[in-house]
Amino acid sequence: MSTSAPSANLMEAIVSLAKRRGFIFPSSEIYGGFNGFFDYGPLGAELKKNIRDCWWADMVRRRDDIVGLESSIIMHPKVWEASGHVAGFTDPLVDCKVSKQRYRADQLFFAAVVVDGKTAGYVSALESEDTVGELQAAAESLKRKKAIQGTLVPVLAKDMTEAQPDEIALIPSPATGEPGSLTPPRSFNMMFQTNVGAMTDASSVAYLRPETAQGMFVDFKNVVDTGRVKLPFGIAQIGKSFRNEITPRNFIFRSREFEQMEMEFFIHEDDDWAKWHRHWIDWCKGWLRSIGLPDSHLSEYDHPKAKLAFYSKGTTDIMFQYPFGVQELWGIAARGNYDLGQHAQASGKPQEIFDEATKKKFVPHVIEPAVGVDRILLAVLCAGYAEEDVKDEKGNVEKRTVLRLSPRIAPVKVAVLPLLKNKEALVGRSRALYQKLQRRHAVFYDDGGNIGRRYRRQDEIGTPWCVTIDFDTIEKPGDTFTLRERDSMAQRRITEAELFALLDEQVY
RNA sequence: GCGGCUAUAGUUUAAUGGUAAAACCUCUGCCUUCCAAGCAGGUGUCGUCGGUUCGAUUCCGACUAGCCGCUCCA
Repeated sequence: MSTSAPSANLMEAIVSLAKRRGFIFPSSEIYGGFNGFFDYGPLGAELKKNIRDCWWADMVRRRDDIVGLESSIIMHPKVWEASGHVAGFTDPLVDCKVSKQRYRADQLFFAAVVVDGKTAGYVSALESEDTVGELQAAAESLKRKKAIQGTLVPVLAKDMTEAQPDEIALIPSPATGEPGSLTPPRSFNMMFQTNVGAMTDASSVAYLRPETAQGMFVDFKNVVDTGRVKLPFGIAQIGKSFRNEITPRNFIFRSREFEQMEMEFFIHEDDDWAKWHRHWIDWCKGWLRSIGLPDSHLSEYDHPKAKLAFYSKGTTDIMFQYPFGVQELWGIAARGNYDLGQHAQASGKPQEIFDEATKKKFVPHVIEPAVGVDRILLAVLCAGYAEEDVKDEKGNVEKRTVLRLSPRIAPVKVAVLPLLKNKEALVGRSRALYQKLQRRHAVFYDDGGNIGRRYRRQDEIGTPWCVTIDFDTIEKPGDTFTLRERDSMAQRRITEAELFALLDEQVY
C-alpha cells in the first residue's frame, strides 16, 4: 500500500470531493454562485457540528474555569466604535490604476486650478505639513506649463472623499502626475452594514459582528455577577462572524461569512501573562491533535513586536500547512486589558474585579485563543485526504480515495452493512443493529451494490468503521459481526457489546 | 479593486455555426458469501443576459462565478 502525492491539485480534488459527496457547496449555486459564501451539505453539516461539539465539550463542559456564552450577532453600534473596528476600517481608499499605488482618500488632497474664473486643470498632493503650499506651487507650475495668462485664484484644498464624480477623472495621480488613473474612493471597512428598525438613515446603522470576541467583553460584568466565576476564568463562544473580505480565496479558508470559536481567558493584572499565553498555545495544539491534525502540519508564528497593536503583549498563531501554503489557523493573543478598558471608557461602566487579597479593584487582562471552524474543517479535509494504490486479488492496482478523519469528528461513525441485501436474515439483523446504534451515534445503513463498493464509499466520506452482518453472524454462535477498519482495511470479528465499547472509547 | 486564464451532466473530460458524447458517480431492479465486478433501466436549463446569424453550446460583448498573480488581511 502506497500513498500517491496529489499535492499539486490537492485542493481541486478536495473541492471536488466536497461537492460530490455533499460536504460543501458554493452558496446560491443555481443563481451562479455568490463569491465568498458557502453552504455545508448533509455530511459537511455533521462534520462541522462535530468540530464545534468537540471544542465546546473540551473547552467548556469538561472544565471548571470556563463558561459559555451566546451573544447576539448584531450589537449596539457603540460596541464597534469602542473596539476600534469602526474607526479602523472606515478609511476610504483610492487606487491609481497605472502605478498600482493605493492612497487613503482622506490623505490625498486635490485642488482645482482656477485662472480668471476658469478651471484650467487639477493638481494633487499627499497630506503633509504644508499640503496647501504644495498644491499652490503645483497650481502655479501647471499655469506656467500650460502658458495660461491671467490671475491664479488661491487653491482650495479638498481631499478625495470630497471629489465630485466628474472631477475624479481630471485629478492627476501623485505617482504619475497624469490625470485619469485614479479610482473613486471606496470604503474598505470590512464590517457588513445594515439598518435596524424602519428608518434607513445614519442613526439606524448597525453592523454584523466581524468577530465574536466583543460579546464576551460586553457581557463580562453580567457573567461575573451571575456565573460564580473566579479569576482566572474564561468565557467561550461559538458563532457566526461576517467580514466583507476584498478577496475571498482558497475555498472556505477566507470567506465572508464564517464561524468562530473564541475564548477570552481573564487573568489577574499581576499574573504572569506569558505563562498563560504559552499554556493556551499548548492547549490549542493538543486539541488540534485530538481531532486528528498531524503535528507535522502544525507550526507556530510569533507576530513581530513591531507589528503588534500598541496594547498587545504578544500574539502567536498556530499555523497549518494547507496545500496553498502555511496559513494561520488559530491565533492566541495576549491583549492586556485593552478591550475591557475601552468598553469601560466608552460605556462609563467600570469593568473591574475586586481583589479580596489586596482590597483593590482592577481590570483583568485577557488571553484570547480565536479559531475559525471553517478553517479547521478545511484543515482536517486537507490532512485527511489521501489517494492510495491498492492491489486487488488479481494484482491489479487501483486507486482508493480515503478521508482519514478522526472518529471524534467523522460525520458518520459506523456504517452498518448486510453482506447481501436479498437475504432476509442478514437484512433483519442489520436493521436491528442499525436502529440500536442510531440512538447513540451518527450511523449509516447501506445495502446498495456489492460490499466492496460500500466500503469504498464509506472510505471517501471518512467513516472510521464498517460493520458487516454476514452468514457467520446468523449461523454461528456469538452474534459477531465483521468490523472493517478504514485506514488499514483490516477486518476482525466483534460483538455488539464490544462495538459499543469501542465507540465509547473513540468517540468522545 | 487591478491584470491574466477559465466556465459543457453530480464529478472529470469530449465534439460541434444546424437543440450534445463518454467514463465515473448517483438512483431503481436483478444478481452477488468481504474491498469500486456484472446485467437492465432512470436522471442533462452547454454559468447569466444581450449582439451577429435563417439558425449560437460554438463567434462577439457585458455581467456573474472560479483559478493564478497583485492588492488587502484591525
